Amino acid sequence: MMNKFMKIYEDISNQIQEGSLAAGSLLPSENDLADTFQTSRETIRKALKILSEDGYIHKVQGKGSIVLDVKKFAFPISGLVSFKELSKKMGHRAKTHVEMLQEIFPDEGLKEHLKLSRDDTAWEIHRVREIDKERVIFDKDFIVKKMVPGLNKAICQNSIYEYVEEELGLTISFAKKEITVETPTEEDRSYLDLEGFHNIVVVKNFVYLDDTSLFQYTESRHRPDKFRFVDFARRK
Amino acid sequence: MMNKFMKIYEDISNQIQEGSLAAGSLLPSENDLADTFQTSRETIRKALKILSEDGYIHKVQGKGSIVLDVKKFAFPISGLVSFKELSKKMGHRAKTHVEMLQEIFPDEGLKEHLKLSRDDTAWEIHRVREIDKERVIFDKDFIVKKMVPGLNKAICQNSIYEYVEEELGLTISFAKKEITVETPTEEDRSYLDLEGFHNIVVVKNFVYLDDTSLFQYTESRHRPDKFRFVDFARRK
DNA sequence: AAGTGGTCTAGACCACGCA
DNA sequence: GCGTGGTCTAGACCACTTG
Repeated sequence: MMNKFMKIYEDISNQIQEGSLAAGSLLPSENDLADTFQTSRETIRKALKILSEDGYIHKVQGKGSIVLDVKKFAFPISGLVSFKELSKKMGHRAKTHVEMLQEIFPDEGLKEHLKLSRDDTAWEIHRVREIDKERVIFDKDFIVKKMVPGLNKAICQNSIYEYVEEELGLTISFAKKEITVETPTEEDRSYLDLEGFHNIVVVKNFVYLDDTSLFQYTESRHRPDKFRFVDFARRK
Repeated sequence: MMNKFMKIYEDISNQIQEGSLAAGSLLPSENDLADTFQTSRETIRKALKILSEDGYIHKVQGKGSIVLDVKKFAFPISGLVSFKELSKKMGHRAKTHVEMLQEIFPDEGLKEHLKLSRDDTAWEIHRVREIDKERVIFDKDFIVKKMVPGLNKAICQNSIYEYVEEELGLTISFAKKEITVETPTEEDRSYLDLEGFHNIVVVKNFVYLDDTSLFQYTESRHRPDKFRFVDFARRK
């Protein structure tokens, strides 16, 4: 069963996506909504808060909640989305190749990143993402081994996130992400179709579990022409 | 006067930044905080919500709120931050040159972007940002003229945002941002120190006012080595 | 079982936009 | 002045973690 405010959120966001709530128009007032959904105003406000954060509406004091235009969709690297969720949307145009899966003794830099203690080992995973028959993304993952001892190729082929959350019962909760542009390494050139490209977009990801321990460090290396990042930002 | 929950937010975030609330430790419970701040629990929860969104804490049901490590700071292109706010942090290492300010009759593409009606004109502004004596960012702005009739070079030199909000009383409320990597144009090469660079990072920005009208379209074109984008993402 | 955060309520008052 | 959203309250019950 879903929360009440989540159901209200789903209901309204669906209406906006269908167009039965037109962009530019005003939502019913919070008091009206509280009546029609048979709930209190604070619960309505919780739903509207999320709608606003997700770019569905914009609230103006004294006026009301304006429905925004949500036609534009995009490559949603924003938030925490795994490649598997992404490739679902792309249908059969996307493929994953697991090129490497090995246990390593991490060097100092990586120990620093993963906050490893002496003797801890890590998994190093190389995966290449193919879109429309072109190898355009190279994902390089480092995971603390003791947290995921039973990792294997089939899991990497599918979704590490899924395995960790559903099989191991760990909760991935937040991540710090950093986007930079770098010069391709020999490794990049060997894995990707980089023909004439002189740069590569690097998305570094620090993934944390619910107990705030660092779980994974990932570099997702994208061919620049296939990279796109979209964000919705609010003032203050 | 500030809101109660904002004061609580400030108070706690300051304590975290100072280190008097250590990373890894637990915050007092919401009931305790409600007592010490002489307020209701919901108000405390509002403050904690923002602390969590801003990456200061992480909440776990049944356990408490864990203080996160916030030492790592970064080039905050995330959110809506103007170059002026940014350059404050950089001290005298940053400079702005206004290279162009003219009224134009927009072509079809731009009319589309700015949703201009027939006969509307726009401002086209070119600004080059210099950091440590190197010209590394080229900002190309298009603004609906009728919204900002009195624009001049001094304003562009300072901060267009500031002028629009403080002098004109308009409220900039949200933006859609898109990051891609492109091949430099002749224009880019003439404005920036691009020596051997083959790519340029383009941040396209659609800035909206409080009444949801599109106010400005901006392309911020960065030399790839000087570009960095940092984000804090939460699952779901 | 006790304590934590998560949800929900019904009501109050305030700040703002608009006619 | 009325209706809007913004803040705040005091209390209730639920879901979860930990001893």
